[in-house]
Amino acid sequence: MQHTPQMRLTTQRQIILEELGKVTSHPTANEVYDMVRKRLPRIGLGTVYRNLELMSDTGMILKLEVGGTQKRFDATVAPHYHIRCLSCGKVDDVDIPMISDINRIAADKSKYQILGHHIEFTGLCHDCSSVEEKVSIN
Amino acid sequence: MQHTPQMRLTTQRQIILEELGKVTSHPTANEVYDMVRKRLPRIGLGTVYRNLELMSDTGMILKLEVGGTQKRFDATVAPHYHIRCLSCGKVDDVDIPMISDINRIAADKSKYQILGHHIEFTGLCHDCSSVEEKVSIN
DNA sequence: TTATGTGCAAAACATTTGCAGGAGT
DNA sequence: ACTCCTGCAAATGTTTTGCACATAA
Repeated sequence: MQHTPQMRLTTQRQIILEELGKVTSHPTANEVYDMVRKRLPRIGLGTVYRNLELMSDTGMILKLEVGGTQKRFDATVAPHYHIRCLSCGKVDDVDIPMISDINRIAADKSKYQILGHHIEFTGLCHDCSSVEEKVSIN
Repeated sequence: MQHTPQMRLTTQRQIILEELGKVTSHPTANEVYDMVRKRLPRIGLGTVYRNLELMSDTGMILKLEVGGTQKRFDATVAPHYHIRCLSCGKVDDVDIPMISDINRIAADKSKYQILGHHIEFTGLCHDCSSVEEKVSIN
């Protein structure tokens, strides 16, 4: 018989969680590493990766598999949608209601057992829209 | 004055396009490489990456930035949604209608200039559902 | 005390790029 | 001819992992 192992609340984990909770920017693992390192200078990048993975597995945080080259992390675990800037890669929340029916509709059309969905909008953020205007004037 | 450069239809590009058109499996760059290599054994992986990128830039093919570790490619350029198996990573099409209103709804709630959206469902494919059942019996 | 976690460094992957030679138009 | 393109190999960027030591419970 095997008992469920305890996940220890180490200093590293507390601080990762705190720092992630402070921002709304959906940081990458490396950005979390930079944030945490200001308070724990000797933490390793591997530790950050291991713990972000672990915490997203247990549902304490959200791992965002959005487009782009890096995964991103979010302390807000309530389901919501995202938008990514095609120019600078920034990711923001989109505050529209969840489409609750869509999983059932998709289930009727698919052989998969559907467990969830995510919507990713793409576009240009305010800053990048302005820059594009300026560039296109030239 | 700068004229639009011509994109040459090289043998490599033809064959990449043909092979991608033969499948509905949304292959990764490496899988396309394996498919193409059977007909062009000396093609380089870099060429495959370069050309998939180029062809998706010009809209000849679709680059899917779905979850998981690799990008995937699709010869079907008409917009459609996808589902990814959380167990084996396979990606399939989901044949439900596009939600045409959603970009406008999101635009009202966001400071971004919205250009598009994609929905990714997650779940278990038929094969992996079966396996999970068998495993959970033990 | 002991299972779990950490720091460090190396390895593993995925993708991009520089360059010299090759090929399409 | 003259670009544009390719193969090759090296570089880059991201994430994972092995291991000896450290630490929370």
